[in-house]
Amino acid sequence: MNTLIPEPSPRQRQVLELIEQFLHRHGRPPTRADLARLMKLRNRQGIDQHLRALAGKRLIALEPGVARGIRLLQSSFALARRLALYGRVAAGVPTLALDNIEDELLLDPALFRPRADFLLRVHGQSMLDADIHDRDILAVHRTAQVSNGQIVVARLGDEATVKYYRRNGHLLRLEPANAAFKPLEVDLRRQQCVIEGLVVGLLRRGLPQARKS
Amino acid sequence: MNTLIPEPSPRQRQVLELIEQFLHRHGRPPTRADLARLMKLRNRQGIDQHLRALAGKRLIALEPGVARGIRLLQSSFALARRLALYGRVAAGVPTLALDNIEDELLLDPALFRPRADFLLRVHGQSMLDADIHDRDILAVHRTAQVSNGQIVVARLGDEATVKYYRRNGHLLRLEPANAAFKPLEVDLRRQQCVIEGLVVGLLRRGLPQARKS
DNA sequence: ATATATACCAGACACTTGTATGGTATCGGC
DNA sequence: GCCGATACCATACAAGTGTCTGGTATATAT
Repeated sequence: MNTLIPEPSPRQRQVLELIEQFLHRHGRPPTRADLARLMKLRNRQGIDQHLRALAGKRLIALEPGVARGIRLLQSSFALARRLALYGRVAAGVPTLALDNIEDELLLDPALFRPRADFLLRVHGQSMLDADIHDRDILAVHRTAQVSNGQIVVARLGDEATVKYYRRNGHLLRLEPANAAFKPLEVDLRRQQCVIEGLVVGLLRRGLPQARKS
Repeated sequence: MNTLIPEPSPRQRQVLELIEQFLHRHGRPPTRADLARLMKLRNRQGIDQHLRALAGKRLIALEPGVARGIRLLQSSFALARRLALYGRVAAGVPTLALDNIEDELLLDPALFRPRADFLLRVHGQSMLDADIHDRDILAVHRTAQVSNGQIVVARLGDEATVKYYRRNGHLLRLEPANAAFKPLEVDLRRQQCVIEGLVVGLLRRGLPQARKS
C-alpha cells in the first residue's frame, strides 16, 4: 500500500504550485510569510509543516537558516541561459565576431547533446538536403573534435560556413548538402581552417504562414 | 561626454556577475552578506553602494525591505518554463493526453511568437513539403483561432494530427504537405474536430550523424 | 585646491525570516 | 472509541537581513 514516491496532499500540492508561481513572478523563492498570505493563513506555522512534508517527499529542498531557502527539485521552472545567436554581417559574410550577435535566445544548453554553446543563423540553401533551410537557426557545440561526415561550423579567415566535414590527411573537404553547390577543398598545409563547432540541433521560429489552395 | 546608458564600473560589473552566478547556482538571489563574502569584503556596506549604483544604471532592481530583493534586469539568466513534449502512445496514435508526455524541455515560451504552450513530436512524413520531418518537435500555441492555410494541430476524437487548415463553411479540410498523403475531409455538422493549437516553430535535436562520401 | 566618483570600513537598529513549542480541529481507518 | 495524518492557530526567540549614520582612502577631472 505504500507508494515509493509518496504523493503530496491536495493542500501540499497547492503550496507547491504557489512556490512555482512566485518564483516565476518574482525571480526569488517565497518566504513562509509570503506563502501564508497567499494561502490566506493567519500565521506561518501551517506553511512550515507543509514545506517539511514536501521536503520529505523530495519535491522541494529546504536549506536551514537561509532566508527563502526553498529549492524546487522536480518542478516546472528552472534557470536557462541566454545563448548568443550569430547572424550575418552587413557585407554578407557570416562571422562569429562579437558585433555580429543578432539576438540572444533563452534556452537550456542541455537541451541538445552535446550541449549547445551558441546559435548560428543559416543563410542560403547549401545544406538543403540535410533539411537545413535558409534562415534556420543552428545550435552549435563549440569543439574542434569532429569526425568525418558530421555537420560542422568551419571558419576560413573571417568567413564562417556550415558544411559536412571530411578530412583525409592534409586535405579537408567541406561538402554542401546540395548538388547545386560545389564542395570546398582546403589544403591544410597552405591554408588555415578553424573548426568552430559541431552542429547539434536546429531551431525554426515561425512556419510558412499561408499556402496555396 | 555623458553616455545615456552609464556603464558600470569594473567593481560593479564584478558584483553583477556574482549575482548572476549565485542565481544560477542557488536558484535565489544573494544577500548583501553573501556578496560581501564572495567579494572578500569585511562588511556589507560596500556591496550596498554597488547595488545602489547598479540600480541607478537600471541593471538591477532593488525591492526595499525584502530579503534577497535583487532582480536582474538585463542579464544572462532568466526563468524559463518546462514545456511538455507530447509523444506517441503505445497504440501509435498521437494524443495530447497527460500520460502521453514524452519529456519536458526547458525553454522560453516567448522564444516563439505567438508563445509556445506545448511541444509535439512529429511522426511520419505527411508534412514533408513544409519542411517538417519525422521526429521533429513542433512548438504549438494553444488556440482555436486559426486561419486558412496555417499549420495547425487538430484532434478528431483521440487522434491528434498536424495539417494545413482550410475551412469553408461546414467543410473542414486538413491537408497534408505531401502529395503521397490524402487530405482529411470533415463535415463539422456530423463530426467534431477540436483545433488544439497553431504551430509556431520547430525544434530538431541532433542532426544526421554520418553521410555517404 | 576643490570637486566628484569609486571603493571600503565600523557600529548600530529594526524589520524579516526561520525555527521551536504547544495547542485545537477534522477526517478516515481500524 | 482510538489512532494517525492532515490542517491550522498563537506565542516566542534567535538569526538573517536591509538600512542608516558617519567615517577613510584613492584616483580623476576641473
